Amino acid sequence: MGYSISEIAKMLNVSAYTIRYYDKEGLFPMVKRVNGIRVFEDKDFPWLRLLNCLKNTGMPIKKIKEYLDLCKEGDASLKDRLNLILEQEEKVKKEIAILENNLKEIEFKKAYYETAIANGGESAVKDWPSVCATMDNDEIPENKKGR
Amino acid sequence: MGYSISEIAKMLNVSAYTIRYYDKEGLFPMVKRVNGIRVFEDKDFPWLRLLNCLKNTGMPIKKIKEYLDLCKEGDASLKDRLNLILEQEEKVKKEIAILENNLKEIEFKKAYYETAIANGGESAVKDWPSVCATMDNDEIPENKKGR
DNA sequence: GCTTGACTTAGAGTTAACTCTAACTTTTAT
DNA sequence: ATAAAAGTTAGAGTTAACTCTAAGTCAAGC
Repeated sequence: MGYSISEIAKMLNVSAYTIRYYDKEGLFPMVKRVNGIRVFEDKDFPWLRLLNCLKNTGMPIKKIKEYLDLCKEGDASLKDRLNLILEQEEKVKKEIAILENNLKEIEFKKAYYETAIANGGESAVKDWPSVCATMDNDEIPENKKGR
Repeated sequence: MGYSISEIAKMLNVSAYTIRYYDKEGLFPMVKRVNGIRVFEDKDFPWLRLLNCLKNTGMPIKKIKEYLDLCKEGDASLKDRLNLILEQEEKVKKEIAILENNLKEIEFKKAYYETAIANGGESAVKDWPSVCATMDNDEIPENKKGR
């Protein structure tokens, strides 16, 4: 019913070094010790999954620690915890939007190269626009064609 | 018709230090100098946009440099350039899938906290599952309920 | 009983991507 | 003409997140 550090490392797809580092940073306050050795248990899995989720979505380790500290305060911190989750939700939605927008430009470039290769060289696509027309334009103006 | 380093920095939403760092790393081989001072031009915008795109999607600076070096080889490197773009496309698609999956768990947690707050405390949601049921499970088993 | 392998610690080293400092030059506005 | 603002360089410093080393402990198998 117990899991060693290396088993948990495999589950989270990180090294055992990384698990120890996370522990040093206070991310595993609930983990049991037997003869000084960390023993993870089934009851720790929900936290491991949420940790993985926050990590995957780019939350810094210090902020994950802050969230854990809030959890220890019980019902008094429910609003703070909700706010932290709402912030992360916004952040992830924005990041997805950015990636989807940039994916368009990458796919445009892919079509450009495929066409160039199919037609014997880049001169075959010299009239293509320099960037994907449907991409959001950020702040960088598109190069005016024909000058 | 020319743009200073600080104008370009604003466009890319980074500091002038960062632009100089990128230049040091060889990311602006096309930029003109006037009296030793960098002068960016309209013709450089397509590259600035693609650079921004590769950066936004997490390509390391060294790899962006490799891509630039390939560009200099002309038609001989078209297939290599396509491969690099295809790799990046795959990477971005995977990253979006990961974020969307983790967003589900974050939204589950949001509903959990909203319900807890609306019902006067976490004891009101003690029967909720520990994780979002529709989330892909990664490698971490869900905690068995009821023990 | 002893080797092997997994664990422990404190703390040093690495890497990527900035971020800044110091000393200096150039450009711009009064 | 001169002061302020913005540019230049080389190179040092910072930060986050690992990543590893050294020296040691502990449990299991032969």
